[in-house]
Amino acid sequence: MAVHTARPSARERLLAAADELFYREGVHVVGIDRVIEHAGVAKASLYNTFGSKDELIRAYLEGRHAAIEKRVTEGLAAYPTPREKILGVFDIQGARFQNPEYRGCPFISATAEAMPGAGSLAAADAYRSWVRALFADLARQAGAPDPGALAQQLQIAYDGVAVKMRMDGDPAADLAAGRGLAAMLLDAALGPA
Amino acid sequence: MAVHTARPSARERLLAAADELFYREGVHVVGIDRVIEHAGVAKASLYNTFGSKDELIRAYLEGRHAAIEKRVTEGLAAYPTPREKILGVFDIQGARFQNPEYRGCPFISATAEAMPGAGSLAAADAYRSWVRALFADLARQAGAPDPGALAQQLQIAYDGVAVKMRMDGDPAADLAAGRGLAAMLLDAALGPA
DNA sequence: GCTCTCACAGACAGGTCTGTCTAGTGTTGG
DNA sequence: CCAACACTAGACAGACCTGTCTGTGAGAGC
Repeated sequence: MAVHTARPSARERLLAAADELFYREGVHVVGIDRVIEHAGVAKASLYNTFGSKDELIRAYLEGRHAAIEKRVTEGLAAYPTPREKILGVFDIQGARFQNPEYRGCPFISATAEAMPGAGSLAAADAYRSWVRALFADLARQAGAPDPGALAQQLQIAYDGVAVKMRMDGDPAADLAAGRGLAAMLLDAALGPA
Repeated sequence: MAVHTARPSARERLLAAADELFYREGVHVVGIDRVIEHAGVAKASLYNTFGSKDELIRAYLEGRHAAIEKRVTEGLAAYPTPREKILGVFDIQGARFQNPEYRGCPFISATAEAMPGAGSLAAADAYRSWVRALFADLARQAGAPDPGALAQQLQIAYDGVAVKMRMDGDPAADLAAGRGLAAMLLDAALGPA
């Protein structure tokens, strides 16, 4: 590997540019030309590396998935019990609402107008399965009688608060509402804390 | 008014075509040419009537808003108490999940990649305010201590179930999960029924 | 030195997009 | 009969889209 001033590879710069532009403005609105210009990369490099815009979008979403999974997994280590970890997921994700760059869930936005077979749909499915499995696993550890059903409801709260935050944009109120919703679900499924 | 075979006006045919195509495939994906072809209308008629695609999108969403408001308002008459009316909103909207043409909330989809100032954003704001006011009004009638806060949480469940249904697509389970979530919120805010 | 790989720069093709404009048609009311 | 009106048909402009292609240059390994 290069020892001095290692300029990021074309692939890395493309992913960074795609992440920024696709998330801020949307995968349909942003064209290839803007991505390569922002990345300082030749068009041929994009097509050699990813093959198509659809694959670039998929890679962008997979990167988002990996970043969220890492942030949540590492953040949850600070919460002692399964029950607190579930609420912790809302806290960790809700902390992002304060960021004025927050634009809602990238998977919901990118797949809102996806055609059947689009790469964004596969990436979103994988992400949503991970969220559901995380909630179900924690619910099982917390002793929920039906961890799968509780996970479904937690995911509804998880999606709903992201949508509400994007469209209505009241960080403190939306985080509190989502967290409160999750707490009520836990009280109902597990008994009051 | 015409007595026989009154062919719908260009405006009506445009709105019908826009409603079908925009909802099924998305407002960004569907171009003007496809709308006018499907409506059997000249391009000039579209621009004389609506002025721009953005205004057509706004009119499409306003039509959706009016239809939902009518369906929900009329449907709620059958529910006796405010508490049952709140659950009724989920039942009435959830009934649409059975329809294989269901594609999620049109406002979430249309605004997912909207640029600031787009007509879709204004239409979505109006729609969301109506939903929130409806929930808040029913919550107040039901005796909730903080109707506004309860309405926010009900809206999170309302949005979340639409997203989950669009992306995961399990009509019976998603309706049950959303309705159960709303019922828990009511139990927590008002005491068990 | 020499080749091989990677990446840059940018022209180009072929298509689609929104929006404008001209010109013609049919109906209706006076 | 005729003028107003709403609509149709479609060419056109200008921009943008994705994806392909050619040619150039810089650095690494032999």
